[in-house]
Amino acid sequence: MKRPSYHHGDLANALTAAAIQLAREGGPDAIVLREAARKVGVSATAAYRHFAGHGDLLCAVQQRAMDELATAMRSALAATGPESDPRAEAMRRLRALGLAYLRFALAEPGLFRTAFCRPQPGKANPPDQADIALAGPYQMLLDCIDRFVDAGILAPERRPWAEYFAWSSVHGLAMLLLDGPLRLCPPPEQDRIIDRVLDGVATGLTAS
Amino acid sequence: MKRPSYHHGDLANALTAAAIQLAREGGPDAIVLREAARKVGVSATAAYRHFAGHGDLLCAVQQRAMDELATAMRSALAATGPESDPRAEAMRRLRALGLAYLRFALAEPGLFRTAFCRPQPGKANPPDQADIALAGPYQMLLDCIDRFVDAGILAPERRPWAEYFAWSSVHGLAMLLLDGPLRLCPPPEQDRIIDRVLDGVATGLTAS
DNA sequence: TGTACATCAGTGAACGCGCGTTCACTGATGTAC
DNA sequence: TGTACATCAGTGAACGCGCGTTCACTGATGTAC
Repeated sequence: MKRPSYHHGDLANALTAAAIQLAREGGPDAIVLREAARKVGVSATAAYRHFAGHGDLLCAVQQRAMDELATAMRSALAATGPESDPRAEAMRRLRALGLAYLRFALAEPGLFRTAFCRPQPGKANPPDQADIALAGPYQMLLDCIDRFVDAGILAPERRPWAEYFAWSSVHGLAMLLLDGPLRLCPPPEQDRIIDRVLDGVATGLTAS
Repeated sequence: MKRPSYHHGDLANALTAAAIQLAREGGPDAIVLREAARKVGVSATAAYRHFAGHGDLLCAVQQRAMDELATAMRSALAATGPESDPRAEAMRRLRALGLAYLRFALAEPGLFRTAFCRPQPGKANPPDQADIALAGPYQMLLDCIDRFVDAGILAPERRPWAEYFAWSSVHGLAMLLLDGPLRLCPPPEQDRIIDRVLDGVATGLTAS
């Protein structure tokens, strides 16, 4: 595992990629600066040329994990054709987004946990006040909920905060499936629970 | 901080209490066997007379944290009188339970996170397959949902898994409020979001 | 086209920390006779 | 009522681990003249 030249050329990205792999396999606690450097074949000190410290590296991984989630959601939207009826289309999108969110959590638990962990206080150097990194996923949900209003199946007066209802339900289910008691359910049963929760969200959103 | 006698008399409980305090202040990662022993004024080794190891202590704390949550929920149920109309009573209970759950999460974030964390793999000695420790809170939710069926505002065919819909929504909101982007909201806004989510749950549960 | 030199991107050793756990031990307790 | 002795519940020192971070350093790069 030797580099051809003394200088790496793209250490920042290489370290981030290594750290993502760590997160993928072991969640946020597995993101260890020294281990990432080891995987890249570089001294631990070298990392400090590109990151302020452990916390900075963690933030980079969080950002990338969130990006992966956004990508999964985006491609789920595109996977099935749009419905002609705007009401059906809004519904289709809500379900696709929720399902993609949950499938991502189940397929990439380490990344999912990393995306939503908060930086542990004792350790790190947060580089600066990270904006809500999940702009991607959140924006997609917002757009989706807006379609419900446009389609006339969500009253404008019930619009405020409605996205948090949908988000909470799906996010909570992801947590219960990953770390909660539902992790012990056999997958077929998990699927039915997922269906039931997504139904509940759709119903709760559109009913008066 | 000296004990009167050589033998402590109630070390197991004392250690658990100390560990709970640690969890209260710093969440699951703050549960450190040596620190708990230090707080009690006892050598770290002494803990091994009463716990198989760190993981065992953590489980004990989880159990107690879950008990505290159950207690908070129970007293919330009792705080307001029952409604005479069974439909209103079911609704009242659902809202009381959800609100108590969320208030507990906000008031005791460390304990809440501890209750729902899974034991970290690298460290510990899980004593034996812990059943779903949250029997208390879960059972209360089940009873509550059953009332919706009994009151005729939840169709029996929509009963299956309905509890997971309610639970997911509330649990997810708790997570978003504690560790997610909603932690940055000012409390009044948080309150309105809580209201909105609880409304969504009630609506999603009872609408056809 | 060369060359001096500032700058950049690495290295390796070390520090300090605190953890969970094990070991051989000792002081207290209580029970059988 | 006394006493030997097994048992229980503590102690203190140590092991091994691996982390994040800092320090003084050196090898490579590229730019001004």
